[in-house]
Amino acid sequence: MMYSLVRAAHVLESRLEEALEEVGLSLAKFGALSHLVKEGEPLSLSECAMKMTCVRSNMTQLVDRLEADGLVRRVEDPEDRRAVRAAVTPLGKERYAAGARQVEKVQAEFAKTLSGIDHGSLERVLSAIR
Amino acid sequence: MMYSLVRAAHVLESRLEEALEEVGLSLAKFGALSHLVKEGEPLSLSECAMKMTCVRSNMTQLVDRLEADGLVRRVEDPEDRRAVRAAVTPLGKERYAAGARQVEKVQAEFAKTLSGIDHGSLERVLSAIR
DNA sequence: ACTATACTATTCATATATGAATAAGCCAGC
DNA sequence: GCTGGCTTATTCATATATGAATAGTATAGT
Repeated sequence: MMYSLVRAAHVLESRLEEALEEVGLSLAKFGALSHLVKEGEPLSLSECAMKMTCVRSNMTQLVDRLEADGLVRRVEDPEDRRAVRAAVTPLGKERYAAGARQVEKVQAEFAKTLSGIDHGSLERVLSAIR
Repeated sequence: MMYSLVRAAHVLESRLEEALEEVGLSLAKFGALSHLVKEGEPLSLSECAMKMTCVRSNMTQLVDRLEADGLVRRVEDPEDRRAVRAAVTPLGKERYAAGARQVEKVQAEFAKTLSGIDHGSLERVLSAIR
């Protein structure tokens, strides 16, 4: 059962990756953009890493790739000269919106699979795993 | 809900990785050993890759690392000179057994989380995701 | 028997992730 | 104001994963 859950999650991730690839994004890139867009202002890489629950060195690399794609810009923080903030570019915002539409499709598909299931108890079980 | 499921699976994977690390294994290495041990005889890398649902180049690297750990040996296939088979060493069998005990602990822990849940319907949902 | 095709594993480039080590900047307490 | 101890991002080594390109081997169809 534990393996079923892990396997199912991998399948969902693959579907998300596949859907996002159509608009030139990966799940990791979409995740980062999504936090940045929702925040509405540049976030330091540490803050990004915390929101994505990953280590900072991972965020350094991810922002490198996002910057190479022109979706994000590194801006210096005048308040703290150690910090580097990631700012979404206009292209990044567009790309995020396109990604969000793709994710919604996968989510709608997933919702069908869940038909006839007690959402409350499933949610309780899943959120108990931490 | 989709994100909850993916998140929960990541948590479970982390727990498995952590438990396996105590005996010097990763989840990937344990997975490969487990297929090899269950099969009872050397498997070609292609067969391994199929069982683990990954690409062959990944298996090449994983077997490199397993071989470096002394858990697996590459043996040539007399029937097909293209093929390379992975054979578990005695150390590999021991390590697998130790890993299996660690995994059982995590599984027992997980079973508690599932108490009061309709296992049948959960299993149906999860297996519908493919 | 030969050839075209398909399959074997490997190598390479790349993406994602971690954790250790490093350099630069901040700040509390003296 | 200095120093020692944090935090910041980055770099490096490594593990895991994919997919393209390659070399060697097998095999079916002629």
